[in-house]
Amino acid sequence: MVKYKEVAKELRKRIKNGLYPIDTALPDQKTMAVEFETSRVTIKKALDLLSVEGLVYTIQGSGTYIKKNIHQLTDSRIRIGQNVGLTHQVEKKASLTNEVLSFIVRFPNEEECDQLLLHSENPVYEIQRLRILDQKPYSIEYSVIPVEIVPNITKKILKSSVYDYIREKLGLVFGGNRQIIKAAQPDKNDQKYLNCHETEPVLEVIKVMFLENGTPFEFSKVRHRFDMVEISFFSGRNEF
Amino acid sequence: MVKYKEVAKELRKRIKNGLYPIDTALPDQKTMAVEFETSRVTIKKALDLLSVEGLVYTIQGSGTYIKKNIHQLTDSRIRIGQNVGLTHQVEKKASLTNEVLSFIVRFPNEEECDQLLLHSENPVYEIQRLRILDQKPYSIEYSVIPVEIVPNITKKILKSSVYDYIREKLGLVFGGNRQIIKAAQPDKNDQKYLNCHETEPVLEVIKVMFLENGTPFEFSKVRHRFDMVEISFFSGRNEF
DNA sequence: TAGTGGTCTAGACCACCCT
DNA sequence: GGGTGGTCTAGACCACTAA
Repeated sequence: MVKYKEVAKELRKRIKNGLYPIDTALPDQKTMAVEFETSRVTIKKALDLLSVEGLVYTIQGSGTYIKKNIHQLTDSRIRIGQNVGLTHQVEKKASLTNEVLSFIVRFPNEEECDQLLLHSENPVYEIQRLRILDQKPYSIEYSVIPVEIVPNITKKILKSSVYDYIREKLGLVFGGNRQIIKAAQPDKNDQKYLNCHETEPVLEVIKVMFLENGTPFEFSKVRHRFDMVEISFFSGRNEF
Repeated sequence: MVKYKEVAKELRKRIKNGLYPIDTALPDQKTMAVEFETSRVTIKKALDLLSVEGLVYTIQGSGTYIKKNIHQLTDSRIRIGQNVGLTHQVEKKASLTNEVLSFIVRFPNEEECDQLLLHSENPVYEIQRLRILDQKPYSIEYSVIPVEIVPNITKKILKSSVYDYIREKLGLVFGGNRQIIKAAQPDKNDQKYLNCHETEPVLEVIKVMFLENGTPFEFSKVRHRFDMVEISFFSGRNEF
């Protein structure tokens, strides 16, 4: 693990544990450089990471500050943060559960081979899950994952978090993703599982996830009820 | 202008002009450092910028390469790139025009004061525009801009590009933005201007744009026809 | 194994904030 | 003017790719 990521990790932990009072500046870069026995440039790189993740912002000549909770403003929708490095950060609301609708192994089709850089003989998992919040289904997910890269998936894993399994049990490191977002009319499954009326649209997100080394490990399509999910993100540096 | 941004600007120009053959590596960082009379770290920072913008990707131990056209894949929808630093990059399609539905000056309401960091006495422009592609309206935009920051807007400017005006005529530099994306049912205006049937949803994007120094200069809501616009973006470094 | 990108350092200078 | 972040340099070492 490189140094600036380790520093970022430690700072992330401290912020989460509330070790730094909100609305006050973090220690200045020079001080932190001494504490972490590194150079100021490395501290800066770590802070840049946290800034992209939306945890902190810096004001030149003043200091680095912890962001007040960006998420949860007024709306009761679930808000999915985007520029959030590795953690897929659905807000911890009351009772989030997954129902597994279907879980099979098969060979990939042409598009899947394309997106996941596979041969047609490499088997993949095909997973359909329903996301449920307080008894109310809000998203349906179709996910395709190569068996070779993410082996030994079980129903139990599907009921909690595949991403946690990949990171924590397999020790793989996420690298990034590519996404396409659109609005769509409800199809049969949306009507059946998400209780969408004909006039109630879905927010569709198609995503390819990559490991740190660039290997794609998941090709997924998620359809969200329009009134329960929205996506927020920011690009740029500061206190936006 | 700082050095790494200048280098990035020059490289951007060269890439656009096709000075570097596609599918071949760019000159290596050390060579470029000599050419631009700077250090390798600075070159790296410039390349990082271009990477975030989706223009190039790098492979450690191999080189830096120009990306093939990410946009325009199969779909006939307009695809709006997101991680595209400063240029709002709608694809240059046949005939894109703007129709100005309404253009007035007024005082801001509470939410607008909040988002744009204004006093309620600072006047704002309120702009409604219709985006049209080949005679077909595809998006309706509601935009609020402080008069103080972006003075002298005219109908002529609205017919082309406000962003171009801000950048080129006023010489302001964009810094970033914050966005929220959701799917929504069509409202009266969507039905009227975008010809949305009751069952044809819209993709709604609420956005706050910032200048480089962190000043917000636009608060906007755009509603896109579901079958004509989608949003794509990538996070992470490489050749995704 | 040579070439290339990724990270890191120590020190420097500048721009900006705040008092 | 003192404190703080932003940028830059020159040189070093490591990790990865490609031959």
